[in-house]
Amino acid sequence: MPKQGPVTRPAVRGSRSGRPIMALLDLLGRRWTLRIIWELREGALTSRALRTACDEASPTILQTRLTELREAGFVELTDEGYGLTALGRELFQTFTPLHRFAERWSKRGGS
Amino acid sequence: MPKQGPVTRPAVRGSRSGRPIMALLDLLGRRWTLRIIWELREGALTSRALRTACDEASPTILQTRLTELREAGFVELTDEGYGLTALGRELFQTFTPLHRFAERWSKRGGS
DNA sequence: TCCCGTTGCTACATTTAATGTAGCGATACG
DNA sequence: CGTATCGCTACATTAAATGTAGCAACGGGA
Repeated sequence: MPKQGPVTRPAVRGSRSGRPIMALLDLLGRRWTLRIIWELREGALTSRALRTACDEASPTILQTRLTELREAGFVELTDEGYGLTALGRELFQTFTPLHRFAERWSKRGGS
Repeated sequence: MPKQGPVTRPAVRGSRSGRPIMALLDLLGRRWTLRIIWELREGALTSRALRTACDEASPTILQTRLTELREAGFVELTDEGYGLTALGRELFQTFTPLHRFAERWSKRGGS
């Protein structure tokens, strides 16, 4: 049984451990972030179309998330609307196994 | 437009569409969920060791997430502490490309 | 037995994040 | 001009997360 070490840093959102995966997990772990990337998978959407796709999530938070995603380089705003960048599409690719997993998971009666 | 009642809340939001990926994205999109799975990747941790690993996140929310993850069948509590189930390890496997992506992402100056 | 440390877990007041509704300025089309 | 959309914001309300404290239960020692 591991013992408790001394307390480290409270740390703001996402760990300062220098591990990029932490920053990424933190970013993706914010509400609607994963969903937004998912909804943009097939092409750009206007902000309002995206909102419709996201079950009418509030524009406030969508705007916040879109800004974060743009700063992270995953999403860009073009004259087609909001779309995934090349990097964003790469990120989406990593979701593919997740999608397949979700199908299997749902058949096992996980809540 | 269907809306959730103010009182009840499904164990997993976003499942109205019947698409399991939505339920999964919603579950994983709650704060600390991704992180918890990540921290358990190498073996079980006691609740307090997990808390330490998660930058001293509040026990309240960790307990909430752990309960959700247990209900989803991803985490179990054994005499070793909290650990990933077989299903949970399967889920973690889908993170692997994410990890590699995070490394590349951090080198490209995202954010 | 009593004491001590650890376990999983909860109470609760405070702070932060998200929601829901409304509406802004800019742009485009008639 | 009117009116429709666009991206985006204000703001009051509500939900979620934080931080601190502490509980009951179990397991050694002494």
